[in-house]
Amino acid sequence: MKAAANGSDAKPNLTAEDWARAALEVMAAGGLDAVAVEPLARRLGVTKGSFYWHFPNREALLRAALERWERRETEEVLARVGDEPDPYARIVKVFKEANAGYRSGRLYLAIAAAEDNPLVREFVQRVSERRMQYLVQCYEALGFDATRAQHWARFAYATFMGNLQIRRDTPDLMPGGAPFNEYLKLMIKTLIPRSAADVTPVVEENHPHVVPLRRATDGT
Amino acid sequence: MKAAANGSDAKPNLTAEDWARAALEVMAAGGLDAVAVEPLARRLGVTKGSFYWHFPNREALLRAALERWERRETEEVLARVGDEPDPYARIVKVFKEANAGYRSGRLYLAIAAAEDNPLVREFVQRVSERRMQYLVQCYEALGFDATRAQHWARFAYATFMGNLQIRRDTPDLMPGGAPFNEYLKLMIKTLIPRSAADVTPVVEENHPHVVPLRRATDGT
DNA sequence: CTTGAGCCATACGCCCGCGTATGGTTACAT
DNA sequence: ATGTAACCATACGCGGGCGTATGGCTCAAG
Repeated sequence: MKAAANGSDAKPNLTAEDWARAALEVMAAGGLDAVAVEPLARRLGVTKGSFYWHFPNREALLRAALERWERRETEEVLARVGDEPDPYARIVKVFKEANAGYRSGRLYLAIAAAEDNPLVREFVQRVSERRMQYLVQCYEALGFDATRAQHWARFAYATFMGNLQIRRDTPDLMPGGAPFNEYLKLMIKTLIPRSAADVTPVVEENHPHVVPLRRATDGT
Repeated sequence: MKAAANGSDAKPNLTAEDWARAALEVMAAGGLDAVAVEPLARRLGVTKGSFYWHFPNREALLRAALERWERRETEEVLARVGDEPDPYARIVKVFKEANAGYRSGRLYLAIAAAEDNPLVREFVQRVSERRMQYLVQCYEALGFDATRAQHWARFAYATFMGNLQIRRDTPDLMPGGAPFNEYLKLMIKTLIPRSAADVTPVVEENHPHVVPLRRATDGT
């Protein structure tokens, strides 16, 4: 039986991976419901006959697409950060890279929007938790205790996610070029203290013009 | 022709508002595509016959629902902040209130997820820009210049939106109770400096912590 | 009592996506 | 050359949502 030689030849034959890739493409553009067999087949220049040869049903395609997404997502993160040893530089790097590209983020938003689908929810949860876990480790490497690292990681991750949302919903409110770099610098400076000592409330002697910040949160 | 006396009586008769409200409910749960005429009719205990009496087609329902959403959304914001004169307290208030409730945010995420629909996109853009504009004014009232206020407002808004997303996608990563209050406190402390002097690089001497406090609401 | 407007039910045709059945075409092996 | 497996096309039935046509019920006005 010889594995199908699905090289990059000029063979018009499709593979399951091709379908999964196409599924992710249309999903990024039109959401989960856009992943329909017949439209996808048209898009790929074939008919359903092809699809139901590679997959038993639509859900199998969904699963394949989500697996491809999860795989490439984690690979990407690891590729981004590389082997940066300094935790500060590591966070800066991952934050900048994450805010630079939009394709990946847009895809996440599209997938996460279908959280009612239990299959989707499962994948989104794993990917999201993995990202957060990574960030938490980074902040712990900066000297934060577990709780504070959790808070800062969540804070940074939320900011990143919100930026994605803003880019999608109101792109005119998200600057590009130099202003964006200024914005990025502000976020980095704010979200990534050089060490835990910079932010932990030092009750005794504190640095010059830091306002004590009255208790703003009262319990319910 | 006599206007329909659609009072709040115990009349089992449905009104267009009832349909719009129901549309928003299912939209929060199942996204835009969940707003289907027949399922909605079943949910309301009637049939399509009723729907096509109140609306010419599905798009009209969408529009009505979105208008209701936009209206209540802006009302809600104004109601939240009340007449708080201090800009610092104002931001704190709106940020805390916004992060407290989840229903409203979940609805936003569901609606914004259907940004491919031009009608939806129009409403989402307006609502989102209005929120941002309000935040920008708050930060300007804190003493920031236009550019910096923009940056901080976007920063804060992104964080808020990201928190929503995290709550939806990975609720176990978003704490509740005391830890959440700690988290909130951290964000507020970080995102809302008491005055611009605390964060702007002091190029020339500036006044201590004086808040200019100029009116934040200007009519168009 | 009759009329008419408001409100809804029923029934129909249409489109479109899912899944299946089945047949056709290409390529490779023997 | 012939069988076989990979790959795809064609055709069908089904479900379900949209929109329309039309008829029934209710209540208030006259």
